[in-house]
Amino acid sequence: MKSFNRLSKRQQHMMRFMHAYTQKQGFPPSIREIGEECDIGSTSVVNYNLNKLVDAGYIVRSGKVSRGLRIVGPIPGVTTGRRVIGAVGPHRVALVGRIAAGEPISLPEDIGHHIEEDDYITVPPNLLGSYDASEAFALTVRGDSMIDAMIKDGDIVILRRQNTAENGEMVAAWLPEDNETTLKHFYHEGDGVRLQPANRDYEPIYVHPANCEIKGKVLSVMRSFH
Amino acid sequence: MKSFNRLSKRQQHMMRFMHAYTQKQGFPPSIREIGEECDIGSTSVVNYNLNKLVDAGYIVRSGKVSRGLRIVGPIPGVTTGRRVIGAVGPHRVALVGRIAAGEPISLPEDIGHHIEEDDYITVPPNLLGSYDASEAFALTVRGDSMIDAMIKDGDIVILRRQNTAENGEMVAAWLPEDNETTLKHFYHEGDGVRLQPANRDYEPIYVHPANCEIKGKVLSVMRSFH
DNA sequence: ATTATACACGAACATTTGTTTTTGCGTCAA
DNA sequence: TTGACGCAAAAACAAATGTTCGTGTATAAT
Repeated sequence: MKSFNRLSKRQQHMMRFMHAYTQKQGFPPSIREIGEECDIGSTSVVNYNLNKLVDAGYIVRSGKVSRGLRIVGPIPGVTTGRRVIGAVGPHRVALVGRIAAGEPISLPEDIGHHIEEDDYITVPPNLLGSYDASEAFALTVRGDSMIDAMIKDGDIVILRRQNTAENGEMVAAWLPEDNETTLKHFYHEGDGVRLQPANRDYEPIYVHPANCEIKGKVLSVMRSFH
Repeated sequence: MKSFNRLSKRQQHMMRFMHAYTQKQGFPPSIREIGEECDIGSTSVVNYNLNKLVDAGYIVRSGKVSRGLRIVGPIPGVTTGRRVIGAVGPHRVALVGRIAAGEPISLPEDIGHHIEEDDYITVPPNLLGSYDASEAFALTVRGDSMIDAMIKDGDIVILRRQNTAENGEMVAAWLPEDNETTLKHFYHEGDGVRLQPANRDYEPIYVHPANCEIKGKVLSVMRSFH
């Protein structure tokens, strides 16, 4: 058996092209199309390297049928790398950190600062509602206090920056006195504010408006099952 | 302009076959393969109906290249939705219709009336996991049977196309006998299959594997408040 | 009846496309 | 040196595959 993962520069080029072509066209390229793109003069050389990729487990071929190949392995420079190509575009919001949905935890930086390039996340337009991506930011949820609101640990919530909230809205609230940020339902309660978890195991938090700074309201949530 | 929502039985058969074949093989079928499957004796007849489907906006063809076709419209009996031509790009998956998470509902076979949002939706890479956007599709959830799995009515689930499933995975299953598609947890149960809702108010569905076609497994979910 | 249209068949045709064969160039080890 | 082996090129071959053309059959509209 050979060493895996050792693709020649040419084979990597082929992998990338086959992936891009299939994405764009809806069907895989022919041997000659691969050869033309990768500057390979002969179809047999393409065929040779294609079989190499099969041996390495990167693709599967269906013999004798035209365009009979399918990508089953990682695409060098696209899937393997952490950096995703083509990630520049609209509907990108900052993934600024984590927020407690259980016991409040402190957020190191204020929301909206120290955002790295990799901390942006692409968001479907429908998750932004009528708001612009520039108004929005994202947080990873920690804790289970919003479990009854169908938000659980690990979820990513999309919020719109705003300093006020209506009764019943789900908001990210910063408690300056404790330097803590938390995710709760917002309610006016007399002169004060009630931050209501959506979990019977947790008690609501009562604070003075001066000690409760709304950072944004929740627009949407997304979750990945691993 | 013609009416595009009326496909002949033969054309529906072709649509279903092209979809299933592409799913299974990774590339579209040839004209002769379509003809053989759909009991069409002549390639020209297949070609004729293929062009009909192009006119109707169900597929796109790349002239002169083998297997040069791509499905861009709804698949009768499988999906619903509005048709879109050439709307492809990175991290975009087809939003193909709705799926029942409660009592199974049958998907209407005539299409073209649903004025939904875009038929394609941008999906953050993290919601696709290790899979490619070309393998994925999206469905809007109807019903509350998966409420205990934190999926509720109106949610959009991202799925990866596959015909098999592991025990416990959440899958979209098509029940050909009833022409119904449903979202359930999948379990092998002796010789049969158990489709388990995540809601105490709903009973599991027991079916024979022959009457249960897995369409894909759920990768992720997203929800918008409002 | 006539025309138009949708749909279908079969056969030939022209390309596309995967496969095979032959040849050659390097590198590396015995 | 010699020989094995990975890699590459060109040409020829065989099969797969899309396209076209002539024809036929219903059905509905005029």
